[in-house]
Amino acid sequence: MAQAQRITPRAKDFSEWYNDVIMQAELADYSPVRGCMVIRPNGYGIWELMQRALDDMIKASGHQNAYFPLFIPQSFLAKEAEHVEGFAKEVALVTHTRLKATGKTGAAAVTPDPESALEEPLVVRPTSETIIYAMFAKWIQSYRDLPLLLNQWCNVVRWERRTRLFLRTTEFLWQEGHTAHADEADAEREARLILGIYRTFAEEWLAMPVITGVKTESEKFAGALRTYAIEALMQDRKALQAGTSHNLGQNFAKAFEVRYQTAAGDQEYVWNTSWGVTTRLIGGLIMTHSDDFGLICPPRLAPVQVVVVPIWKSDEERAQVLATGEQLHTDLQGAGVRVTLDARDSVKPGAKYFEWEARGVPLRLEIGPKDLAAGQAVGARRGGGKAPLSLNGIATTVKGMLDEIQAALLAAARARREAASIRGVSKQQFIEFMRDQGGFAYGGFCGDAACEAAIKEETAATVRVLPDPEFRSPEASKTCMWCGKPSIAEAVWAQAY
RNA sequence: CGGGGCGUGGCGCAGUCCGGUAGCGCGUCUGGUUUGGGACCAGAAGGUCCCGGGUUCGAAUCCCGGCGCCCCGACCA
Repeated sequence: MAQAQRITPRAKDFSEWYNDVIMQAELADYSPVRGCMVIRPNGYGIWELMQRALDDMIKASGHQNAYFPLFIPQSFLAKEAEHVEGFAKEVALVTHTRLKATGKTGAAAVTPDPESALEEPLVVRPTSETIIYAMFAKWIQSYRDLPLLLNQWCNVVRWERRTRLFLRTTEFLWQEGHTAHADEADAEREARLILGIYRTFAEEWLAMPVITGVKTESEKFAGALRTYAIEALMQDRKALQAGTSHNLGQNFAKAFEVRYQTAAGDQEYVWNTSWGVTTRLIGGLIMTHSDDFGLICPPRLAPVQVVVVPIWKSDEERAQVLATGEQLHTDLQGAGVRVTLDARDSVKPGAKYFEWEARGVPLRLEIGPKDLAAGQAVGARRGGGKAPLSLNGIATTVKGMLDEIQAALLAAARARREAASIRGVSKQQFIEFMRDQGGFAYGGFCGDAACEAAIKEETAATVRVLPDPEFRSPEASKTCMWCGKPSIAEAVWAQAY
């Protein structure tokens, strides 16, 4: 048997490997517009499954979906000081509403019609806080209108200097939740509730273990009081911020005059939260699980969970094998399994194996004449392991295997993360760890932004989160790992995407 | 915006140093034989060599200018 060829034999580094996986799995492609991404059916299928699952969770916790405009008056963005500071450098602007034909062709064919210049330019939303809170101001009058719990699925545009497929594209798809509450405690509860949902979603659906916690001042969202995040560790030992939930305090309420009358008759500003996850999650999924043969997709998010590959020699065998294959397809589909029968006769079975492996399909069922005679199919798991499976009750068997694969992926990812984590390091160990290996380093932190900046300067590592109790070290250091001053909290450090 | 690399059929590349008929592999199409880990044979289609200028009898190749993409930094989901 020929040695299996890896899809990325020439990949020199992780980035190259990452791009190869995306291309080979047909998840996405570059678009004619720099930094924008075309999401292909295989990648979009994953996104749709994510949307469905997360949308269910968001609604189950009392939120409703709504939709707000793509365009935001430029002045809206400027109403909250930190917010405008954070986004001004990366917004796309609409300044005209018409083009004028010049009579030429090519690049000079059209020019913005000066007659159509907008009095006030519109920004293409980089996030929707401003336009949503402008509407909240209209909708909220009384404490009886609170809490207001909304979510929207949409696209946003951020003109980043440098882009990376899925991780940072000029335009990306996301879900952004926006809520208004009567008091700080309720807003805080909401921000925490969503963080928990994100964590559950990441672990149960993406099979991507995350640590939760709060961001430092320097890493928080522009305009927030506090930012909470889920942070995952990729196979190259770099961290990925996979979702954020912000307690916005009353910053936006004050900027947009979102007030309500209390039961006692007083006028109070509301407390807001906002939270989101993006198509970046697909990048996280890829970098958490895949290997040199291509994508490894957790079964619950696999657009195709099972591929049936028939094998035959004669026409007679072909007819028999295909008949069984179709039956198998019907049975699995009936059992709620996303299954494809690859009946192409111009491609040999081996070629099909590689193709579906690169696309991340978790389980392959091979059926040939020998299997028909034995009343079985050969089940091959993505990532290794082949075993004959009886055709009797195969749908149940398959569902069980998909569950096992899902669980195994999470366990493997968690084991990798823990193997790449160190606790209670000295300054010197920390420097060497970040230089030679990378990963999550837990250590005491004085809370001083200057200390944080110095660490970033010297090691390229940033505070990912000040972890929640569950993730803290049993014996957290009492002093700052860097400067030795008293520690205000344990911090998780890593080099990050 | 700095540093590095690269632009040649759909994809991946050679050819560039040293100017002389534009090539290879994969893919595609046709026909046939094949089909338990990337099939084989025969035939065929497919190219403004990133763009503009210059040098030259002659430019993918040399010179000048531009554009674009990828990677590494800074900014960020």
